[in-house]
Amino acid sequence: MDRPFYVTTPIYYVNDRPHIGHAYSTVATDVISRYQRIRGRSAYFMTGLDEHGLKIERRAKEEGLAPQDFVDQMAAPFRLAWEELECAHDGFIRTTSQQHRQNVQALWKLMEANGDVYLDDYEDWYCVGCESFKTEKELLEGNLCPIHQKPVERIKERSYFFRLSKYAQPLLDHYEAHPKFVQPEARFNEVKSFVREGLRDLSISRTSFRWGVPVPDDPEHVVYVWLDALMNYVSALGGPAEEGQAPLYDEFWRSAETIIHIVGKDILRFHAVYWPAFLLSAGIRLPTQVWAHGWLTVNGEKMSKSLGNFLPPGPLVEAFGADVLRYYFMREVGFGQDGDFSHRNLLNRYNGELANGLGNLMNRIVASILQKSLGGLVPGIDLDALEAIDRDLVAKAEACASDAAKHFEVLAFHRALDTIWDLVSATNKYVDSTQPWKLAKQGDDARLRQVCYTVLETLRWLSIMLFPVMPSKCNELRTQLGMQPLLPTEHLDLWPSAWGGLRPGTQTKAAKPLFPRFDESQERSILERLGVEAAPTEKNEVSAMTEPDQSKSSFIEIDDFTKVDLRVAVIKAAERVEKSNKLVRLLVDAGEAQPRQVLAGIAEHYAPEDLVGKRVVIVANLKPRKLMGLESQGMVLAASDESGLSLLGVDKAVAPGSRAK
RNA sequence: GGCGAUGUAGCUCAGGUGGUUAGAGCGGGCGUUUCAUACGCGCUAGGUCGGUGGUUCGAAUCCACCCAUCGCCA
Repeated sequence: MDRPFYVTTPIYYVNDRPHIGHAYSTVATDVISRYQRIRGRSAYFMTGLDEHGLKIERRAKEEGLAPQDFVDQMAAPFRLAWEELECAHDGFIRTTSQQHRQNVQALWKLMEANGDVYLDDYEDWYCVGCESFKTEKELLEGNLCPIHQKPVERIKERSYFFRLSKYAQPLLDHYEAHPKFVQPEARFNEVKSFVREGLRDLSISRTSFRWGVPVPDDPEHVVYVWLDALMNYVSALGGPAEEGQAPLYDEFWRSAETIIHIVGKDILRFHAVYWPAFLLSAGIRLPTQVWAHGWLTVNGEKMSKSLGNFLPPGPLVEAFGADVLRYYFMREVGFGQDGDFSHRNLLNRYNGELANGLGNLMNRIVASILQKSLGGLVPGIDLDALEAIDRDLVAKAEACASDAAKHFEVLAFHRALDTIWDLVSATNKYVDSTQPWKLAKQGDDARLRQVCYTVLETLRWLSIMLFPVMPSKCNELRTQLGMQPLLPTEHLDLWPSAWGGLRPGTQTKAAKPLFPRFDESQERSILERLGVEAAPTEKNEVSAMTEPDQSKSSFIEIDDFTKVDLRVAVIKAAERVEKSNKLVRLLVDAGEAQPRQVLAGIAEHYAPEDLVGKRVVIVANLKPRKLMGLESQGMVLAASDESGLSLLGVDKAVAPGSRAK
């Protein structure tokens, strides 16, 4: 149950700066390791950087730096990004480290000793961008690399080869014996069909550049960057090594129960074919699984250098916080499928699921009902005396915990979150049905305590189940519940299973909403700050289609503005709307035969009697709408900030009905 | 060209081994509550389940072909 678990991200090529593609892989890996840890398992999370290769050598030269100085510089933003995103890796490997270089050579020797390495001539087209040779057929017209669209170079060199051809059958046997070796299944099929067609021996050394690991006993040659890079998973743990020589390697590779490589689908072949073949040759055990996740597009567009839309995670973390971004990554797309990172969707999920769903649930119970009626103390109740509706919620929570765990186990994060949100939603329903605020008014203390306890305990369960995805927010939630932060401990399974863990008499600490809602103007300013164009409304989309080449600016035309009929109106009468905290019912003179009825959400800022006689600005052609059963024929304009709300007026007494333009 | 996948409500997607009125979330519409972050709750979408033709008493679910999109390989 708690044998060691090892999970890795790819090591990222330091030629790029970190973007949300990197962030997505790393966050997923962090979620996996956090999940394993709260289950009490011993987990090790490895990430790092791939720092060798011709491309790096050239880039460094362009920058006028020694390669090592260049990669040192490029490494920092990655470390920072993972810190910002709360990705708590245990190890961080750089392929330029001395230990790694030695271990790559050790692996080489093992493969060589097994008779799988030989020297031969190699001549073909070479793409620097890919760091790999291309066959004639693959090239585009004009000898361009099909991936980089750049000219390839004719390279002839003496090269060491790995007898990959020898391993086609052993690999197929391994695939057969381990039907989950590659996930998702569709990707596994691709891998199998690739191997079934036969494998050519692989060139595994270069003499055309220096920036790499020298081949043992033949330093003219540098080890092929992919062999170098793949080796990181083992070398980072100190392997290969004799038993007892490298404790991490012994625990998390040699005797690990599970070893999962999280990779992007673009590098699957290296991980599912070459890497296991190297390991077979070296006599090292294979990982248990290679998981290929999909690609994220950005607002529907492919991320690419030419579009310049690589999205760095930093500004997003600043705008939304790490946990929200993590939540969105894990919630929005099925792991293994391609998906879209859309600012609009992120905001929608934030407001809809985090603010309205979970945050508000927390707030209505802890900050409001419990505070007002029970002094903020967790009530003590008899768990055996619960009513049917309470027991239903308990059963729901139990089913949820069980299902969510199953989903986490197989890395179906979106399903886990979907399941957990069923519980959030059921709990909101429960609060509506039991109406604790009425129980308080009626003085039904016993029942009130039962209801509050049931909700609080559900929140405690949620604080654990969501912890892998949103560690900070979950600890904030727990703080509000009066609990300690969750502390993963080896051999201690913290996953919720027994109802009633929340101790009666605990003093809760109501605080600010966990996920404050963004109103429209906040959303706009966030998008603006991130340099994202406001999401087009459906109407704009239609017109953009019929007039394809409209300027993409966020300016509007004068016609757009004149569609809005703004008029000065005088408030003739004002009264609070019964049973509403915010609404005021106004009768205004907008220069028409009859006064209009307009509802305004300003009761918290203006006393009705102070409003009469004021000149305000209304939107006169707004579609009438019913609020609290009363029709509002327009909208009163006001501006607000943290300090309050202020009505828009005119600075001279212009006639009612005058148009503002 | 070879192999494979996908095509279900406006959007994103669920729907092992064929069987009552095809589901969810979001958005839209309507209603309702006031404990709460203008929040929650309830109701509501009448969708040729890509198309055609089969198997079957009966198919979104099996088979064939076609169309579209995508992936891997060449």
